[in-house]
Amino acid sequence: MPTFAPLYRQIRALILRSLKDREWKPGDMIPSETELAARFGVSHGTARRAIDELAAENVLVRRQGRGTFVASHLQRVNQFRFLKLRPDEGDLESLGGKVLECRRTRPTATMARQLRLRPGEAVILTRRVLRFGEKGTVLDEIWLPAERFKGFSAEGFESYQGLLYGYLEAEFGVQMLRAEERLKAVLAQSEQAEVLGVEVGTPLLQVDRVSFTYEEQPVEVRRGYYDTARHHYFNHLG
Amino acid sequence: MPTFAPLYRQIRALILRSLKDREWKPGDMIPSETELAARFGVSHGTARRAIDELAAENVLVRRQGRGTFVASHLQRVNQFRFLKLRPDEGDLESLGGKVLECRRTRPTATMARQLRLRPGEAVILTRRVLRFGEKGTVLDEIWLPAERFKGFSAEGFESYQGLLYGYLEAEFGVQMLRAEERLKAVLAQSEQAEVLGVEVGTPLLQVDRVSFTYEEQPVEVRRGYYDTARHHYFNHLG
DNA sequence: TAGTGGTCTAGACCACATA
DNA sequence: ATGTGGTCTAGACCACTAG
Repeated sequence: MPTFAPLYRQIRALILRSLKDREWKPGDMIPSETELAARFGVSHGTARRAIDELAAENVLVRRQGRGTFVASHLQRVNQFRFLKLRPDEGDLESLGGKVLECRRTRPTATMARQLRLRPGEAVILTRRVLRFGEKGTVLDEIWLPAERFKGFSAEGFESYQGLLYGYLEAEFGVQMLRAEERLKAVLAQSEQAEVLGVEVGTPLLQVDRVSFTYEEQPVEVRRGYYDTARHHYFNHLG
Repeated sequence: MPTFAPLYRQIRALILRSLKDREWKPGDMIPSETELAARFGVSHGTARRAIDELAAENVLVRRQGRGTFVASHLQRVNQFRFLKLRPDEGDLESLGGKVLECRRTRPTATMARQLRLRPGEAVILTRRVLRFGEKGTVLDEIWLPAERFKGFSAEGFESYQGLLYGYLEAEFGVQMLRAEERLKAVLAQSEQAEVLGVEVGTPLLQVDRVSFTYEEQPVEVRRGYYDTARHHYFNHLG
């Protein structure tokens, strides 16, 4: 058998394919290592190594004695995986979200490129504010490709407690896997100031995110404005 | 508390010990997998797994056909591992650093706690500006425990082209392994504005870093002010 | 008790770099 | 040609979870 990649990478690709094709859905248990090894005609160790990589990337979750599961954004542990904002002091307060606006619109050129939209394809713009404890601390502007998310609504979004990726996963079968963020410091304009309850000219953290699903397909562009008076963006450098 | 750790974790700890004790120094080749397996009385696979983990953490670097090496901050590839600032457009410009100030002083209470200083222990404060291309883009204030870095000087620092971790590694035998950063948006005060060549009140990204060497020992506290007019802080969310 | 993931071994062979 | 890391196998046994 001619091979261009190590066996365990080919197996990894086959598993990813089954995940993308939704043979196994978020929350599901996938076949045991022994079964997968038999299915793909490789040794236990090779199947295991493929799973190892996917577990390291948070695509799969292993639970000793129980099985290996497809990661889900609806699981508690994953709900804050992509929110790097933390209070300066104390634990994470309860989080509340409110949708301000949700409408169809035309993308900017940059956005169309980032989302790899076809010419003329529309986007859904959603604006929402997140409260950390008392005050609004984050204002998000979220753009999604309209065709892939037909039926997206403020009501649906809010029914998932503002967990966008949970909503996308459960209702549209789209799993967000990774994201890139670009941060700048900016001054609050009247729009942001009003919503966040701060003065115009307050320094805000502007967070531009592009997120991706299987096969490096972009699914979301987001701009967040974070009030960092009592919170900070935490990052770990390895 | 698990009393028993897997063998490969114990081997990993033994290798880390040898690294901390400088049996193998940055840039050195460590013994081959076969030799290590023999030395520790385990199989090839187990020694390999220990090395795998350390390579994943960027403590060791594997090079097929050549050997396994101790990572060094003086290697090209590692020089920007901890600088997340990038130009909005174009490639990384040439980087120039200039030390503005370097003196002994007393730590604040917070800093003393973060660096785990003994009561009365002094710190070295270094202020330096980094130019990305033309303009100063980063102002760093760096605090180091004075006792561990006796002989630290602006001249020494600059002779390493402003590569702090290269200087610390080569002259003081201290290897920085990981860091934590906390980001906020702030307004430029006159101090920062002057050095960075911006107006007072310009929004700046304030980056607070604590960095660690072996055994989670903190070695540096740093506050950076980043001008994000033409640059951004890039982060990858897995 | 049965089934799952987790560890460890011993050995074969491949891919790559250097002399 | 030699020595290094990289892959793959087959099988044994351990640790954990659930019925």
